Amino acid sequence: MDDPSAQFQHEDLIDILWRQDVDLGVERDIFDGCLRQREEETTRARERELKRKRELERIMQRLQKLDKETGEFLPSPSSVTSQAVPLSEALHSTVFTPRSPVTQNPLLSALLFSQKSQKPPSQEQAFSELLSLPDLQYYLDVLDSEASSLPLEDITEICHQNLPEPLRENSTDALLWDVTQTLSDSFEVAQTLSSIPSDPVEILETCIQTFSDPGNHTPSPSNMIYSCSTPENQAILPKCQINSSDSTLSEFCPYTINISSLSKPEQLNSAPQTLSQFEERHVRLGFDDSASVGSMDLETSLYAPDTLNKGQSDKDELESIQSDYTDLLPLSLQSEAVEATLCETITYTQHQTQNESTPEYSQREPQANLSTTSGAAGVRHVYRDEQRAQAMSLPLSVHDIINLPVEAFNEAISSCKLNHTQHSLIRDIRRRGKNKMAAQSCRKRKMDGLIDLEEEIEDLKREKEEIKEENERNIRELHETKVKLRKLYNEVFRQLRDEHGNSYNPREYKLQHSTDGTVYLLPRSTADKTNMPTEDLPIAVYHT
DNA sequence: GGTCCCTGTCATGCC
DNA sequence: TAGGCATGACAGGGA
Repeated sequence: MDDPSAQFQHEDLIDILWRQDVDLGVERDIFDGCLRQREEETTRARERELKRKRELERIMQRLQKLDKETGEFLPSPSSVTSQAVPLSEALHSTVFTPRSPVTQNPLLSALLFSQKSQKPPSQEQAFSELLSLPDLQYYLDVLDSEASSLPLEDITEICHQNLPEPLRENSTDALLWDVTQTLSDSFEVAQTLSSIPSDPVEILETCIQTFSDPGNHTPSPSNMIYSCSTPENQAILPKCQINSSDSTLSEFCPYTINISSLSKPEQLNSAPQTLSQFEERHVRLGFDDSASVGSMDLETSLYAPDTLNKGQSDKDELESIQSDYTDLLPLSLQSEAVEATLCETITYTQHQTQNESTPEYSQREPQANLSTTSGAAGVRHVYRDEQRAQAMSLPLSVHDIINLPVEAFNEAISSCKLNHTQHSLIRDIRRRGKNKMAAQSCRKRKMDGLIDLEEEIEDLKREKEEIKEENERNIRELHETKVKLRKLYNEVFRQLRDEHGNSYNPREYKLQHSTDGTVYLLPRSTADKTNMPTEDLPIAVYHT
């Protein structure tokens, strides 16, 4: 590190890692804030560690079991089992308990328990996947067991500080942080809502201020969702509007809130009633029906039952594709993949205008399935590779994968431990990207060559026309010259006289000039025989 | 439904 | 030898 170049490389690596986080949608200030907050919570957690150690050990035994052969943390049987449980059962078994803070929180309850028909299917499926994560299972367990007797800060702290180190230190903590903050924000919203007056407009404004406070850098449920989307996906935020009679509210609130669901604030304070009534009057945050029911790409489809129901074969293929990727990932990467998928589920629905055929996504049959389309489809292709990169948690953006120099690229991928699938994918993306650019330049050269050949053909045609015109002009000039010569010949012959003053007969004599300009009068018979003037025959009659 | 055009991808050879 | 480039061929999708 004393070497300046080494320090520079170290900083470069840090920047590369930052760019990776930015690619995953995590802003630097948020990340720094998370780190600071985690450090503070770590300090506080150590103070309480002895107090809670016994209870947490019990929870940890429920959650994780260390595989002594591989060194990996494996989900507990209960967690594994819960992954296969349907959404309703999973919710009831993990969250939906009488004293659960989730059910005691009307807004969170509405988010998690609204009816299928009133919630975007992809959203529900995404929550199903999210809730089935071991990390979240653990969190919900903690909530279930402790939240009723502990303040919110302690709940968050427990979830952050008492997870196993590999999970906490891994990239999984980004997801855990999201989930924790999501639930924490829901508590805060619930606390806010519990104290609001009966005026529905004030209720709505309170919600808006809670969720859209620009000065609040703490990730909220919605802004955490959008923060992990790409910048271009964040551009869709303004499209989300409030389903309210007051359309002006949509100008400053990016979240979709059905104001009718807030028409009776007392419902928010009575959990049993609130749950059922929120099922009828759904509260939706960050989702737009029109977008949600629109077409979806692969990851979107993975969490959209209506899409999956199109055909069992499609569903099976999607599941197999998903397992192809995620099954090969470590737990943390799986969590990130699901996180990225969840974000894309939410954001990409607005980006897609067509229901992309999912078989294209298969990598098992690249020749048949990796083909893409023209025009906007080219953009979709890049977008699909971006999806792949995000789904596989690749450390580089597609642009960097394709355009980085070989040394930088190799250094980047070697600095990050990639599994075989990730390595193959990143190589494929780079190869395809390079070849795509090569094909584009090749076709451009070919087109340029054709254009050059066409221009050359036109030039040759023009040159041919010019030569043809010149030839015709020369022929005309030659003819005119011959006419003039004939006239001159006749004129000269007419003026010639012999020694007796008689004119020469043109049938017996003719004029012939030599190269030196001398003109000879020759008898036709002699001139025809010799074709050359001689000293005897010629009669010099005229000098030019 | 056939055809043309565009584009991505693969295979192959060359550097 | 690996990687990139160039290019023909093929296939899919849109017009």
